[in-house]
Amino acid sequence: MHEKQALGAFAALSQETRLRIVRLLVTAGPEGMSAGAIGEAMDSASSSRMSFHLSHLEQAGLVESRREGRSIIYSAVLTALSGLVEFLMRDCCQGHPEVCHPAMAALSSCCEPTKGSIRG
Amino acid sequence: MHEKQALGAFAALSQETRLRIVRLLVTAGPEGMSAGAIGEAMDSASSSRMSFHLSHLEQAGLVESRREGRSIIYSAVLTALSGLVEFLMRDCCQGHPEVCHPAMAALSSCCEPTKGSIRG
DNA sequence: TACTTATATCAATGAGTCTTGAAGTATTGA
DNA sequence: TCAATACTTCAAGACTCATTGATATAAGTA
Repeated sequence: MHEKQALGAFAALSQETRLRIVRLLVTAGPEGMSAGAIGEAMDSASSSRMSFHLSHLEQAGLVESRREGRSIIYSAVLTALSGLVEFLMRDCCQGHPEVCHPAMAALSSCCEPTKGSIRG
Repeated sequence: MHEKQALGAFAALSQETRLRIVRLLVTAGPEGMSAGAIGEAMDSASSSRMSFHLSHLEQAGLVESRREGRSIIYSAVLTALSGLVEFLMRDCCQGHPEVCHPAMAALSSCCEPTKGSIRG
C-alpha cells in the first residue's frame, strides 16, 4: 500500500454512497452481490449512479467484479481494506505505540483472535 | 465514531497535502509543530493554503491546535486515527474475522504489544 | 432476428474543492 | 502607538466530482 493507493482508497471511502456499498459488500461476504441488488439496497439509486460508484470503488481496488449470466457480481476486496488499515497504522505508530493499542483492543473484541490477548 | 465523522475523516485524508500533514504531525508527536514549520516541510505551500488544509483537518477532528506566542501549534489527535481504524475494522469484520487477522498481524509488528501475541 | 434484462458509458449540469493573492486579526517588541 | 511576525479569512477562478437522462453493450429468451 503506497500513498497514491491510500489516497485513492480514502477518496473512495469519503463518499456516503460508496462507503455504504463497501459496508454492504463486506457483510455480503465472498459471494458478493449483483449491481442491481446493491442498487435496490441503496436509497433511490439509478443504474448509472450505481455503475459510477462501483467502477470508482473497483478502480480504487476496494471491490472486484465478475460476470454471472446477465448480472455483474461485486464483492469487497478484504485485503485492500486491511492493507489500508495497515497503511494508516504504520504511519500512526512512528514512535508512539500508544496510538495502536486502543485500536488493537477494538480489533480484538471484533475479531476474537484464536490465541493470545491484547492489553493496552 | 459515526458514519458522518468517518466520512469527514476519509475526505480529509484523501487529499495529498492533508495526508502528508497528518503523517508529519504523527511523527512530530504530542509537542506538535507550528503552522509555519509545517508549511516549510511541505512543497511550495503558501500560508493561506496551509491554513485552509489545517482548518479542514481540525474540523475533521484529526488534528488540534493551541496558541504559543505568535505561533499556532498543531498536533495529531491520535485517538481520532485509532477511532477511524476501529470504525473501519468494525465494519469489515461482520462475520468475516479473516479480514482482521492480517491487519492485526501488521499492527502487532508495528506496535509491539506489551503482552500476548496475535495469530492469524 | 427481435425482445427483454442487466449493466456500462456518454454528455451536460450543478455542487463542491483547491489554489491564489489581498486584506484582516492576534501577538510581540521598540 | 507603530512596525514586524505569524496565521487566518475572504473572494474569485479553475478544476474535479456526483447526478441525471439518454444511448450503448452484453447476455439470455422466444
